[in-house]
Parts: sequence; C-alpha cells; structure tokens
Amino acid sequence: MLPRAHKRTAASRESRPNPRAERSAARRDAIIEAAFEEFSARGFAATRLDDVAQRAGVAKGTIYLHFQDKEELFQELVRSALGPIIAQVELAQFADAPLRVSINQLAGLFVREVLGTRRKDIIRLVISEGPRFPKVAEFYYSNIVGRALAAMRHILQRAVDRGEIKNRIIVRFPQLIVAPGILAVIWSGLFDRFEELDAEAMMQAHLSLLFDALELPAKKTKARA
Amino acid sequence: MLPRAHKRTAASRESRPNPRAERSAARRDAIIEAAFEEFSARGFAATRLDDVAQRAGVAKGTIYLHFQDKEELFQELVRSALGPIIAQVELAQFADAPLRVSINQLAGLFVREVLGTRRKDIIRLVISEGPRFPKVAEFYYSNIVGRALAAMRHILQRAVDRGEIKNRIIVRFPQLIVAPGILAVIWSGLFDRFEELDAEAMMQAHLSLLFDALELPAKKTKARA
DNA sequence: ATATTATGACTGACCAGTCAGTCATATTGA
DNA sequence: TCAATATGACTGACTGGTCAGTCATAATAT
Repeated sequence: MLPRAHKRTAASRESRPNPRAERSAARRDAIIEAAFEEFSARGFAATRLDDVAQRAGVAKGTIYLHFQDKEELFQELVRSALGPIIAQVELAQFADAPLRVSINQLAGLFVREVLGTRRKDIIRLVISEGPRFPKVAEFYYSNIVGRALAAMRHILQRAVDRGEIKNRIIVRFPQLIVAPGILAVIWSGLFDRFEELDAEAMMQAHLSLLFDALELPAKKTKARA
Repeated sequence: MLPRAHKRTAASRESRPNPRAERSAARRDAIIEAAFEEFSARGFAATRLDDVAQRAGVAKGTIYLHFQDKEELFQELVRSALGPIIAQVELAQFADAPLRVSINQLAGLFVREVLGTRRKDIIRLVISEGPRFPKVAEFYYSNIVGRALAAMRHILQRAVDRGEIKNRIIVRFPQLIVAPGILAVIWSGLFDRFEELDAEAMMQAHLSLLFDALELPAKKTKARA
C-alpha cells in the first residue's frame, strides 16, 4: 500500500516544509530502512523489533503506528524495495529493437538495479522467506517475475517471427536467460568468501553463448526413456 | 503426545541382537528425519525442538543426548543429507568420455539425486540459512560446490584440449552449467503454485543450447565502458 | 544390581505486541 | 497577536506467551 500524501486539507498549503505528515513519513522510511538491515542480516524470525526500533532511532511502539505487525513490516519492506523497478521491467518489450539489444537491456537492468544495489539482498530475502510468506511470494511473482517472463517471451517470440533466432525452445524457458543472475545473487551471500564470482562478466559470457546458440537451427531432441 | 510404544515386550528380543547402539542410532536417524521436515517447513529460527521431538516420537531431552544444541542438529542434518552424494560428484571427471557425456552425467546426477529427491529442500535450506551459519556454508562449499566446480573445470579443460569445444569462457564460469538447476530449486519452493516449471526439460534445453554454443569459435568480446 | 538411556516438567531468557501517559505542534477564539 | 485548548505522534514499561536447554526421576538393558 502507498498511503503517502494523506488528506491534504482543502487549502493545502504548499509552502509548509515540515508538517507532521512529513515527519511521520520520514520515520516510516527510517523504520523500513532499519528493517531492511536487520531482516537482511538475521532473517525474519530472528529479527527483533527492538533492534529495528533502536536502529531507526524510534521507540518500539512507533513501529506499530506505521505497521500492523512484524509481518506487514516485512511485506512493506519488499514492496517498497521492488516497487520502483516494476515499471522498467515491462518497458523493454515495446522497444522494437533487435533481440540482442532488447535482452541486453533487460539483463543490464538486472545487473545494474539488482546485482549492483542492495536490492540483491531483498531478492535473497524473498528467496529465503518467500516460501513462508505467500503474500510476499505472490507480490514478487505478480509484479516482477511473471511480468519479466512475459516481457521476455514477447521479445523472444518476435525474434522468432522475424527469423532472428531459429531455436524456439527459449520461448518456453525464458528462465534460462536470468538463471545465472539468480545464481550470482545466491553466490554472493554464501560463497564469496571462498571464491569470488564476477557476476557481470558471467552474465556477459552467458548471454553471448546463448545468443550464438539461438541463431543455430534447433536439433532434433533425443528421445529419452 | 503420540504413541510411545517403547516397551519391547520380552518376547521380541530373541530374534536379533538389538544392541543399544542400534536402537540409539535409529533414534538419531528419526530425530534427523523429523528435523528435516520441520526445518524445511519453518526455517531454522522458527522451528521448535518440541515439535521435532514429537515428530520423531521421542522426548525433547533425547535430542540433547545426540546433539549438543539446535545448531549442531541443523549442521548434522545438512551433513547427513549431502554426505552420500559427495563421492559421486568427483567421479564423472575420471571417466574419459566426450564432453556431452560427462556433463550430461553430472547434470543427470543433479536432476536425479537433488531435484528429484527431498535433497532439493536441503539445498533450499542451505541457501536460506547458510549466510547465518558459516559452518554450513563452508561444509557445503568444501564438499559439494567447490568439488563440483573443480570436476567440471577438469572435464571442460580436457574438452578444450581435445578440440571438442572452441570457446573456453565456460572454463572460467562452470557455474553457467548448473545455474538453471539452482533456479529450478528456488522456483519449486516459491512459484510452482503460480506457474509450473519442468526442471528436467529446462535442463535438457539448457545443455543442448550450451553445447551447441561451445562448439562454435569464441567471438571477440565487445569492450564495455 | 547398576550402568545406560530416556523422559518431560521446569526454568529463565527472550520478545511481539499493548497502552496509559507525554509533549510538540496545530487550531481556535478573542 | 497570542493564550487556551485540542490533537495525535511518540514513548517505553509492561504483559502474556514461547521455547531452548536442564536435570531429577524413571525405564531398560546387561
């Protein structure tokens, strides 16, 4: 929910720089920011709202003025982090560019806006906690994953129609395009201290291999028992 | 509480030598099995050892006869689930087979022994909880991920040497081979109810595309700002 | 008999969520 | 303009419940 910009009474004065509502919104943001740090570091169950409050410089009760309960705080955190990129996700499909350009654009968006920011920690959170928070999983699927897949299918189908690519299997599994990105997100949290992984270079290599393969005619599938 | 049923009636004893050690081991296994169910469903922090005990048909104190504490139980759970496949991981590299055969073998191992079993839930657990349990992450890296990567690099390097593949970028990023498998593990927990994903078919498609691409000569990399 | 293993009631720490009270700011009225 | 009054955002001590880990006691095996 985005109940920002409350009632603005009739003669809404635009001059006032610091009305109550503004202060209040700032606190809400501070709480979400603090919740992000704590939830990322400890996971949902192990996070103490006392710590969130302290980090936000706020009393615990204040959290409950802005959020129903711990779970709603978590959901709002995910919403507010992912909301801003939702629009961008669907943009790529409308540009009538060649396949490589369109896909590189989407991949670039992912590398820049997710892997390159703390949003990757949000993705990790969704992966970790999502199964226990149907609302979060649904929001994430409806607003990000589902749309991104649809956009990619659209782009890919167009490329097939144009004859840019010969192998249509990728239209069935557009997930293959982003899989290394997901792996990179997971890797960064788990294994970076054992072995560094250059996510952008890997993504680059991946797309380059993939495009090469897609331009070849599809082979017959081997029958499998 | 569930049926206790622990009073081995005098008659039952003559059949086999049921030494204490055997009974004890069986209980340990039951506890680990129960812990698996509970940890998978709720995550580490939200799992109650009371529930684990009940599910295992054991009193809570019994858990502490086998494991130091909750964390050790969790670690042992991961160990015991992943242990059996460690050996297999390194086997593939010694067979002197063509690339496609070797890699398909590894991929088959993954699909069969991980995606096809409840081990995928263990992987999910490691992904979710690993960042907060360095011991688990390290065990997983040292015994599974690291070895698998090394084995794959070995196989791939040999294929390069033989001229089976022309593009050596994959030697640098063998992660690209398994990325869709990881995505499938995550997908199954989060999004299966919105959109089914045929992991094996996707893996098949992926490897087929990848092999095709690898047989082509590498192109020049585009310089990037 | 007695050593080993199992039990489950118990303890103490911990923490989400509450609510009576405070106080800075806004509104009103003269 | 500036008390007097109203508002509601904010506070933090408190409650009720939960749960990891303990240990005195009981069951069982040898």
